[in-house]
Amino acid sequence: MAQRKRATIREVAQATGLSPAAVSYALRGLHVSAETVQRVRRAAAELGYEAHPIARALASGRTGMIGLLCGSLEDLWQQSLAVGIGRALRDKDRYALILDAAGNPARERTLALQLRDQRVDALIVQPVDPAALFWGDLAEGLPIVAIGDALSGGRGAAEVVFDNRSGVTMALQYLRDRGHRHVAVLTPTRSSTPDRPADVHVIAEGRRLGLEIAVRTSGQGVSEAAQVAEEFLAGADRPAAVFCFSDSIAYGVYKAAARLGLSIPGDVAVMGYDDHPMSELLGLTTVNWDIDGIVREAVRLVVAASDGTLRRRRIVQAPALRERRSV
Amino acid sequence: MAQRKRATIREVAQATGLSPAAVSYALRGLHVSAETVQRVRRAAAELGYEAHPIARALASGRTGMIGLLCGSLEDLWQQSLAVGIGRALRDKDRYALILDAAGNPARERTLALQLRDQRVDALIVQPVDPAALFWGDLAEGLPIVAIGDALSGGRGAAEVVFDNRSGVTMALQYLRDRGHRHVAVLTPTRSSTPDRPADVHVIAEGRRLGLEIAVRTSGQGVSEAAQVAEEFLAGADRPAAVFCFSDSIAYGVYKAAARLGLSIPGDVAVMGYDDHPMSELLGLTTVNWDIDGIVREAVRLVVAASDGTLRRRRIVQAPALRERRSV
DNA sequence: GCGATTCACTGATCCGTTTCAGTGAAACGC
DNA sequence: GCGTTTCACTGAAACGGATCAGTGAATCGC
Repeated sequence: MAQRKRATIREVAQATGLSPAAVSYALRGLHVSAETVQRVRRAAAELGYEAHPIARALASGRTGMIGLLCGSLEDLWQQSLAVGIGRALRDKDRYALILDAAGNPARERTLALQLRDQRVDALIVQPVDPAALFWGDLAEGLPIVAIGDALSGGRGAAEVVFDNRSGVTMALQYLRDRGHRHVAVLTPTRSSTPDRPADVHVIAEGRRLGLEIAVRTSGQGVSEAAQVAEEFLAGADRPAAVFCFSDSIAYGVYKAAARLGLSIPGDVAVMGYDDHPMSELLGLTTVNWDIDGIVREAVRLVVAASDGTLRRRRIVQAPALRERRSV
Repeated sequence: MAQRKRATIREVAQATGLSPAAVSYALRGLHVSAETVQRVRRAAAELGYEAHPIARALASGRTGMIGLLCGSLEDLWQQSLAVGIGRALRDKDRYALILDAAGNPARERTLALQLRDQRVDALIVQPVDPAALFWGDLAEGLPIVAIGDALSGGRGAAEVVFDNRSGVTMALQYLRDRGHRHVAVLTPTRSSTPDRPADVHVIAEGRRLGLEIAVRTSGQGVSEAAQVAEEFLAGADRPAAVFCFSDSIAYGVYKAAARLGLSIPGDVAVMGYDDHPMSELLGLTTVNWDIDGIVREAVRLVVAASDGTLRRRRIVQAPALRERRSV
């Protein structure tokens, strides 16, 4: 049944005595009389005709696919985000082509280019390296919606940006209020130099608040973070608090603490960032981003962008502190 | 740059003085001399030529896309599985088109058919309803790899099945050994009647072991499970143990227990199923499936199947009990 | 040294749509 | 009543490759 040759538009044309062009128009309700539309619809249904997406894509230049390039799917919160976006896109009759940059800027670049070559109608990206130069060129020919950070040279991109400034300030302020002065920051940044705006801001903000900040790095996954955390938590200069730049990283710190027999927040306070569903269960105090809102806005923007009905647009997401038991 | 018109095969042909056909062959290393291959490669590189995937797909009938139809991406373990498969497929130069049946058999059917219509080269499915009749028809024309349960009428499908019989027995036996006789089973099954083989087996196995079994249902997500669990955990006939058919469901039970002030395993023992990364952290005793092995086998099978080089094949995955602190 | 094979490559056709430039007829304006 | 629009539809040309049936030359066997 599946392989039995499918009907083509020509057969429908033949059955209705119309030209293929007329059928094509009728099926999309263009330029034709209501009566013809009916006739074509009926014939199509009878023949079990279904437009061939590939042929349609070749002729029209539109595939109905939206590329979703995730920063790192090691990160559980980003997994949730991807799932949400995939579902929302399907509800809008688009397919999401989900790819994982795995925290690697070079891979991000490669995949972004491949996605373009695959002729996706538009791209949603949660950039690993928002400052990379190729974004500008890419955005020239492909509608892009950035999530999290704005893209450099983003004159072509719409954005759902997180107000990380507020998020970071909120978290650090909270730690300070609870009496923690000596705090380690665990970020998923690649290099050990604080090159991302967020990192720079963490340090500046920490200084403003009179905090003693040490920035550490790890991968985006739970176990990588656990390894890094175990190292510096075992040291003599154990920080009073660890501010993790994602909940996944915080889970890694929990793991490390468990292995070292450290209690949270007794021996060390932990602050997360994202608010993954599991964090409530673990009692992780964290900075919440409205994931449903992000999904909704990103999908709305990308659909509009792929339809060409979008003025460049920036949506800002505000954070909220979820006070639980880890600080 | 991105939108600048791309070179076509005909331009490469012109540049090399060959026919388009020869270029097409050369690019794939077919029927041509090594010297010509070099010449074509060079010219292609110079012109920035890159084969148009859509055109290629239309002409060849192959898209390079593998459909991945997940049972429910509410389930965190299935999220991990999907991420793993997506990554492994990309490494093999295939794109994964990931869709979520959301535990809904009707949706599963619809999406499976849509995936076929999208002309994916093959399908990986973790079936919600493995007994559904349409699988047989679908498999007729589309290579399918089933994960978890075998598909009905699966003469066309390869399978990576879980030995749930052993998994369930292992779990129940362990509960029994720990002295729990009165156990509730929380499954993500739709109907409240035990219609899935696994459920039937749970009951049979429970009886054999002298266990008192009550099967309950919930969705596949953490919060749905939490709601159901809170209900029956608050009742007078609170079971001694809850056996959850996925770790996500178990997380829901943790949540419910927390809300009710019940301690685990003091007031109620919890047994999971899957072994999601977070379970180690939570100390959830659970049944482990080798996720990397499953990914590897499924991808191997589906790639072979889409290349047409596969005899029907069944791989069986064996479970392992992870003893932690929840029972 | 001659027929049979193999090899490298060509021309044409096909895949199944969309879309552009018409075309004839009816409706319209005045 | 005549020129102009509008309408419903047609024919043919894309879209950009893959593939099939050759074709001419070189190679082979003996």
